Amino acid sequence: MKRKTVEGPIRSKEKSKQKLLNAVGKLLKTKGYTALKVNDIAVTAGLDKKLIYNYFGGTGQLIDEYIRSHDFWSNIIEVPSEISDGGEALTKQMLISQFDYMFKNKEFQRIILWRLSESRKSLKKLTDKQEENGERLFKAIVDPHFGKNAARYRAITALLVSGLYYLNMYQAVNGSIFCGLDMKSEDGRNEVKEAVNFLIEQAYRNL
Amino acid sequence: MKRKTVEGPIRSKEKSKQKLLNAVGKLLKTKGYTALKVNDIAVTAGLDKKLIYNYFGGTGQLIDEYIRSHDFWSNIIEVPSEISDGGEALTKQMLISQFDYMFKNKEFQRIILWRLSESRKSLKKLTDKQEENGERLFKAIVDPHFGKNAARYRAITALLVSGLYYLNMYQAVNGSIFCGLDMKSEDGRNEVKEAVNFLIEQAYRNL
DNA sequence: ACAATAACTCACTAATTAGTGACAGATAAA
DNA sequence: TTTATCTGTCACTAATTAGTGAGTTATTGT
Repeated sequence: MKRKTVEGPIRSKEKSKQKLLNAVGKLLKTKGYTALKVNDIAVTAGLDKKLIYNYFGGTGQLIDEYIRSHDFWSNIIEVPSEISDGGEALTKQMLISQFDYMFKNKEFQRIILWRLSESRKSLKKLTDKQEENGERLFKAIVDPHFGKNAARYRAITALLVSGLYYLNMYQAVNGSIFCGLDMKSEDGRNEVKEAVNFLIEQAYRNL
Repeated sequence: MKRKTVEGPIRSKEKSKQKLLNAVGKLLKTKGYTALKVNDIAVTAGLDKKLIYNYFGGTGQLIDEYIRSHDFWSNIIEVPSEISDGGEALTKQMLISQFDYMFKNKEFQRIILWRLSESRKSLKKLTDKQEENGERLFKAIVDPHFGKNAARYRAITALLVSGLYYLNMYQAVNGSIFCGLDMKSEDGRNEVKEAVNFLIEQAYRNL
């Protein structure tokens, strides 16, 4: 392995801030939001906890900064240019790719769980942003297609998004079998994906 | 107000144990499972924490005892004798009544969230029991009706149960609007219920 | 090379939490 | 009434956690 030649100075405020932010991410991923304590964050970052107070003002602000600096949904949403089916294919694709993404991404699981567990401005903000993005899609593509049934379709989407979130959190702890399907297994998850496809299809056919 | 005449002795192991178990419930309901600390439980019960160690062995065992001694699902499931529609009406009714029940019952919300958050034998046991009950219904009523599509229908049910759980937890913290629907409001929740009815209906018609 | 300053560490205080030994008060049986 | 036992309290130790003042080391400009 080649050694880095340009490492810069050993001490750098910016790099240290980044190390602390990374430590938050690492702890969140491995132990969940309850493990975000000053001492542990500092140790994980390999720095003194004083820096957390100097640079961010405290654990709370560091954590908020961490949340703000990540766009947890950017990985998922991709907006195509031409839509001719009222968004049916897009919806299916988004739901299923999000289902897969979250399954592999522990950090994302933790964030979603965190948001259900703790009232916090920066998490609320996350929610608002997500809603905003969703609203844009609904308004532009789906609402026009469903007309007076738009709210009904939104409820269906809400149920599916929520259900997929829940199942991904569920499988990670206290057993992975739900309604007899193993949410850790390829088979079980495929069954869920097929169900999503079926339900969206039904909504577009028969709502 | 009339005074109780039969109060029994002031000191009673059984009553104290019950007080401690009740304190767990109260704290769980009001602050969530992270608030289940020895000191707080003791204060809430109006007793000394030593008793928790004497009577239960520790906080962990007290909490397990609390979980074991409650049947969180008994309120929901009611099995009718005659089924002629393959369980369609029953499923709808169960899903929606559970949705309403959980909305009003903070303790139940906390339990579900807890089960997603912490690995714990007694919570796992809860899960297993719930699965067992569900399995009985599936095997007896629903699987026969759907034949080779039984797994698909199970996945649909899983999605709906999960979705309803999630939405009820979601509305309690960090904002209640999901897909543009207010999950705290009568209107938003009705839309969800209608969506559930629609989706189950579609499953029974077209799966 | 040498100050001035920025980056960082350390050792401490204070608050919260779990756990326990010794004892006090209540109850029940003789 | 006395006494043995059960129920419960209190005051303590120890561990974990948040937060800070004083000092040390590295970096930068002159």
